[in-house]
Amino acid sequence: MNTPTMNPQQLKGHLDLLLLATLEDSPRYGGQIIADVQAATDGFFNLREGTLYPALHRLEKAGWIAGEFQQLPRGGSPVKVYTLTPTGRTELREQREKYERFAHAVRGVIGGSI
Amino acid sequence: MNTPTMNPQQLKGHLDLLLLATLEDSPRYGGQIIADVQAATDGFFNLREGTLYPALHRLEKAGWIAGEFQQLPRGGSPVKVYTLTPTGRTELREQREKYERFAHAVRGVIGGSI
DNA sequence: CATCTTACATCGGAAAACTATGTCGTCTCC
DNA sequence: GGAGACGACATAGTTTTCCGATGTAAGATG
Repeated sequence: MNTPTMNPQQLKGHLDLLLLATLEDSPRYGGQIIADVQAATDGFFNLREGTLYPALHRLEKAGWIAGEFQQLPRGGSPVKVYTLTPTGRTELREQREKYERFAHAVRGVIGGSI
Repeated sequence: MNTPTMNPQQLKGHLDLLLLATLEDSPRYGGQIIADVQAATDGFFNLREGTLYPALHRLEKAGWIAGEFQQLPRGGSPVKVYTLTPTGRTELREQREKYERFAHAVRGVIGGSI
């Protein structure tokens, strides 16, 4: 499997958007988020725990997501399930637009015409 | 003029690509690069001198661009004109592809289906 | 000659992601 | 039931890199 990984710097400034978008449809806990992002990007974004958890704390502190420990049906230790808050949903919309402007601006420089 | 500016973090990891692409067609010096990037992005990317010059030095050290002081026809102090090297042209191609993969990966997460 | 402008340069700070490591509960296996 | 393995969460320290502030020098301007 040829899965070129990203430049760590490429992720900067876009991680929050990725996390909010991942939580858009349903609540998730850490391991699920890592797996989902990896699956949705064909392995391009390979989040590390040291990247994910501080980011989740940042988003929670901002009030965009809410974490709650839950016992999973399959047993095991309780996991911290994060849910997108209404504020987070608004933020997701804004960050999507901000990313669109970013992508459009990059196109303006590297794409020539597109 | 409503020119929403980018999150500083959004630039990280993409600056080199922008600079290489700006120099693709013709050599440029600092002030021109700032103006060109600003124009090509409708003011979205507003490079600062403290951002640009260290970046140019980084690219020059990598052998992707070559700087040479030149006297402009219109007079004034000599300016340092940077030219894309053959190696830099190869690097530009690679960084373009890398950006495409990045953009595609982001779409995979935030675009849902697109 | 004094001042202003322009271009180049650099230092210190801040933000954020990564590496490495640690802790705590469960579960498994003997 | 005890020992180790494992999974999930957590965090300290390092690195990268962009930005704000500031400095220097050459020429233009009056």
